[in-house]
Formats: sequence, structure tokens, C-alpha cells
Amino acid sequence: MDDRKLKILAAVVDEYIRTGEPVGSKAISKLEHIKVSAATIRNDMAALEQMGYLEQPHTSAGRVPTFMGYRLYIDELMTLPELSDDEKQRLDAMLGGDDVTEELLVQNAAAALTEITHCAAVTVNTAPKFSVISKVEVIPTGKRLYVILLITSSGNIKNKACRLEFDLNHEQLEFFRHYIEENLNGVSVSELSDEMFDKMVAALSTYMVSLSPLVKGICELSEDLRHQELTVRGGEKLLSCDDLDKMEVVRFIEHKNEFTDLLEDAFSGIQVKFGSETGSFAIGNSSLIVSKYKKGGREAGSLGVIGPMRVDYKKIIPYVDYLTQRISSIMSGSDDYDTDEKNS
Amino acid sequence: MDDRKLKILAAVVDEYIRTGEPVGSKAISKLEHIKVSAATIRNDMAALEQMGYLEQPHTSAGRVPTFMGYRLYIDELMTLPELSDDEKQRLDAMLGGDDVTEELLVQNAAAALTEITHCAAVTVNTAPKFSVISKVEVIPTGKRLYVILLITSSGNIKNKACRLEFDLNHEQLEFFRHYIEENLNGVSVSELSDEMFDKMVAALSTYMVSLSPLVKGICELSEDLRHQELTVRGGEKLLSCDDLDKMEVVRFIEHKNEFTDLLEDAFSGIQVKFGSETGSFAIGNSSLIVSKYKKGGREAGSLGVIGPMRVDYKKIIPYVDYLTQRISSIMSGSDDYDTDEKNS
DNA sequence: CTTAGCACTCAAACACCACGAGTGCTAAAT
DNA sequence: ATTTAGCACTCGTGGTGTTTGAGTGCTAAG
Repeated sequence: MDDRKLKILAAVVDEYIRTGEPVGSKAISKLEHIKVSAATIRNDMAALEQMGYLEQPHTSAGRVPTFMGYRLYIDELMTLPELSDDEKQRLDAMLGGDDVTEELLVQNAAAALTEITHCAAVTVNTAPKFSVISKVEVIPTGKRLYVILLITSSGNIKNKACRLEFDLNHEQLEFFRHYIEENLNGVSVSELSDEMFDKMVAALSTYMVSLSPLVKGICELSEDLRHQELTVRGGEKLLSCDDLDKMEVVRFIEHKNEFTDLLEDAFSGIQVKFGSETGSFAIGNSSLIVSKYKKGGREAGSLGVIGPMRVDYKKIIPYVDYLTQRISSIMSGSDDYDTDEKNS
Repeated sequence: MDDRKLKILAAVVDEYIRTGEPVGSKAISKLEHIKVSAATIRNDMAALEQMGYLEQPHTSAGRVPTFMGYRLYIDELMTLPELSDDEKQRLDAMLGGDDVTEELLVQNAAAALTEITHCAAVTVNTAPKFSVISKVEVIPTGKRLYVILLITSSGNIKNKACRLEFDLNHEQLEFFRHYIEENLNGVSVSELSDEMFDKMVAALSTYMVSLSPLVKGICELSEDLRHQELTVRGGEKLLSCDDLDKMEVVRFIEHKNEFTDLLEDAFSGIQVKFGSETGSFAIGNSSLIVSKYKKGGREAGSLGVIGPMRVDYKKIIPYVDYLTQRISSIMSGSDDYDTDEKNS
């Protein structure tokens, strides 16, 4: 693979991202940093097309990058600029003061991203999935009505109302509370599965009947916690870019939670995925740029941008990168057992 | 206003709703129940246009109803068919068995509506706004960390974590609990405003300092409760109908909660509103058909359909009507203090 | 190996035309 | 006085042909 060809490929992708039109040999040859003539470029472009990095919409048109072309560009060719101090300050300001809650912090970052990039911003917090039950409360609230409150180590709080067949007397309630505390404290929410439910109900039923609604309630709450929620901001922006199928965009926005996996299964650092590459990702010609933020060394969530395949990667990636790093340092800087902002 | 003209207007609206094309005099004259000739109809249609009920997209096209035309049609002209027993049974089945939770009941109704009408279905429950605080719990969960649990008469439960400057001893906690119980039980969530917050903080600060985060938390929770949430199902359907602006549709789906007022400020019974009539409603050429359901005599929520202006009102209105009535009777038939399904 | 030149291709833009649905108007019919 | 038939007119739609120009591949010269 020629060195000049790579340079030309990069130039084609750059130009296509800039203009949105198929780019021809002449346009490339006019670029300052390209020294060779249009004819040479034509030959190289033909070769690049042969190799699968470029394609022609039709015979007498310029070239457009293929998936492979983008991939190569992103992974190897592209040079990312540093963010200027001005830009960093601007982003910091958009994140809000030091006293914003963690949730708001991430949402502010998403708002900033969608404003700056004119794409949709997505977030998902992975924390609840791996967190551990730190407290369970059972509170009587009416005739045969009880509210369960479940608090996790990562500061998530969820509640649920349950109806029992009979009212519990003080003794029974205390017994149940004690049992729960003994058996559930420190248990991971992902462990609290159906088998565990059966086991607990079996163990309890020897002492007293039909506490199962309460146990079931607890299990359902931890089930809820396992499903982390994806948020989308500025999704309407995706409708203005016309290389995206509008139906798919709306389906994505409405059923966004089906895509949490996609945001989540990534290593640290910036990731770029194409809609059509991943089997599950619904929007056809889209591109997803995500990175994870951490809280006290542990992955706490993902933040990213969804746009058309020809988004300005050079511009967006540094922003996503900076924001996730900033969030990580803010979150880890404060107390690591900080639950102020989370409520279900 | 001629009687025949009204008949012709009704026929035009009917035809336009059926075909989606501007309707001409000839098409109307071919209808069975219209006895006059095309020429007469032309004259009347010209008159109706003069009066502002019809308009022409361009000179050599048929007529299309204006807002006024639709309004007159809906309010006066349209004849609604009765739902057949078959249809009623079908709807009942779609609502689910008697044992579904209230929330699910409404959601099933929305799902049924979106499936039947091929439009978006919207729901909002007005209950929390008017409900009354029935219990407040304060639970210590860590160093200087407390969780507040707020339960309302309508069965809504919300929680929030608060951080204090100091830890409370048992005595102080009991005092606060007692104070809250004395002062807040039976208070409407809509009363719990900023003034009340100030008053309570002032009253408490004489006894002990800096309980204000807890009080503030309670106020914020009731603030949350005042904002009821709007749900949309089948929003993607709105993209297929091309007389709706796609950008506006997505903005609506994303910022749906800004439109709760619109669903809520209505009298009982079926209401039809046009997007452009109401200042606040974002989707331009849309039409909103809503009705309220009740629970034990009190308005509990709204259920409706959003579609293009030329939706099949005759078909949809009976469905919405039946479903809200059915929901009302199911909800009112069961225990009126039923909170099983609600959690925040 | 690179470059200039040239013939070729093909989508997009434009102009043109015929069609037909629909109208308004007038004059005859009821 | 109202309704109807007839007719000339309007104007958007859709099909066809033509032009244009950007872009290509190929060949031959540098």
C-alpha cells in the first residue's frame, strides 16, 4: 500500500466530510498539500477503489469513501487536533459549576455535545449494573401495603409498593427486615435473579406465609436496576442530515433502550462504530462516537455522539474525549460514596 | 348558511379524509347521497371558500378543508357511528385482564389506539398534581446521608437522597419526623411551594440548624410530582404521514413533557385540538383527540391520539371515547386506594 | 513513473409539450 | 329564482428530448 495513496485517501475523506459531495481527482489536486497532478490521482483513486476503500455513486461522478475507507481513515490516517484552552474553558463552563449533581453533569455534557456537533448526543450509565445492594427498607404505608426501598452502593435508589395478603405485626416485620439485611447486603444486583428469589421464598415460607410479594418486589427492583437507561439529546438534529433514514432515526429515539448494549460494550477510550457494521444498531448510515467515563477508577458510564457517517470526526473526537476525561476527574475528585443526585 | 352547503362541506371533508387528495365538484356529485349536479356544487363550494371553510391549493385543483372547515365538521356536521359489540370486545381484550395494574391498563389502551388508528397515542395522568401527601419517611443511609421517601394519596412514591452538614442523633431525627408528620400530612403537593419551604426552614431552625436540605428535598419531590409525565406510543407512525413536519414530530417526541398542559387543560368528554390553533403545540398540521378518564369520580388522566389533521375522526373518536370510559369504570370499580402499580 | 490531452459517460438541469382535472361563467332549463 | 349543461380557461403533473459539465479511463509523450 503506497504512502501517497494513503494521503490521497485521507484527502478524499476530508473533502467528502467537508462538502458532502463525491470528490473528484481535480478537487484533490487543487489541495495545497497535494503535489501530484490530477491524472496521477485518478490512477491512485482507481486503485483505492479496487482495494475497496472508495466507491463511485455512478460512472461520471467523484469518489466516496466506503466503510473500509472510513475505518482506515479513523484508525490510522486522521490527525486529531488538540483542543485550545479557550475551547476547554468553554466546555468546562457548559458542564456547569462544581456543585451540579452527577446526573446533571453528564446531561450538561450531552447538551454541550449536541450543541457543538449538531448531532445527537447519547449517554448511558453502566454503574447500576455492577453495583451492590447496600440497604433495603420495608415501610408499611397502609392496610396490607408496604413500600420497599432499595439503595445500592453506587447511590441508586429505587422504590416499589407491594400488597400483601395479610398485615404483618411488628415482630414479623422485624424478622423480615433482619432476614433481608443478613442475606442481601452486599449482594450484586445482577446476582439477584429468579433462582435467588425462589430460594429466599422457600427459606422464608417456613417461618411465615406469603411474604413472597415483598421478596418479588425486591427482585423486580434489582431487575430494574440492571436495565440502565439510555438518554438521547438533540435527536431531532439527525433528521436534518439527509443521508440518514428518517424512519430509522425515530425508531431509534423511541426504542433507544434497545441500544444500551451497543454503547456499553466498548473498551475505554474513544470508539467509533458504524451503524451498518454492528448487527444490532438500527440507523443505517450512522456513526457512533463514544467514550467511557470513570468514577474512582471504575467505569461509570458512556457518553457519545450519533451522527451521519460523514461527521467531522476530527472535530468531534477531541470534544468527546475531553468531556469524558473531565467528567471522570470531577466524579472521582469528589467523595467516592456520593449519592446525592441519584433517585430513581 | 344553507343546509345544502353544510352537506357539501361534510362531503368534502369526508372525501378529503378518505383520499387525501383535493376534492373536486365532480367527485362530490358522484356521491350517492348528493342529489344535485356538479355545477351547483361548484357554486356552493365557491361560496364555502368565500366563507373560509374551504381553500384551493391552486387554481385548477379541488378544494381542501381549512381549519374552520374541520372545526365546523367536527363540532356540528360529523355523525359518529356506534362501536359494534365485536369491536368493544376486541378493545376489552387489548386492555388486558382485570388484574393488570392501572398504569399498564392505560398503556395497553394507548397501544391499542396506536395499533388501530396508525397514529401516535399519548397519555398523561393528572392524578399526582392534585394528590395529597400521605406519608413522609426519612431514612439514614450513610454518613450524613439521608433518603427521603414521599408517598401520596394517589399512590405515587418518590424518593431522593440528601446530604446534611452534620449527622442527626436519634432524638433529632425523631423530632424531625414528628414535625414533618404534624405539618405535612394531608398537604397537597401543589401547595408545597417555595413559601412553605421558607416557613418550615424558619420554624425548624430555632430547634436545630441546617435541616434545610431535608426540607428542600421534600419540596423538590413534591415539585417533581407536580410535573406529570406524558407518554407517547407509536410516535414513529407520525413520520409516515407526509403532511406533518418531521422535525417537529421528533422535537415533540423528545420534549414531549412540555406538552402535558395541552393534554390536561380540557373538560371531560372528547376534545379535538389542532396543532396550529394552540399556541404551544409544536406539530404544525396535527390534530389531537383526547378524552379524560376518571377514578372514583375524580379526573385521573388523559388518553388520546395525535395524527395529521386529516385523520379519520369518525373512526377514532368512538375508540378514544370507549376506551376512556372503560378505563374509568375499571379504575373506579376496584379499590379506590390502590397503589400497587405506582412507583416513581 | 508521471503528466497532459482527449474522447467518452452519465446524472442533473432545463425546456417543452400534451394531458386532464378542475374551475368560473354564461345561457338555457326547470 | 334556482339549477343545470356547456364551454373556454387555468395550471399542476408527468413524459420526452436536449444540453451541460464534472469526472473518468486510456493513450501517448515527457
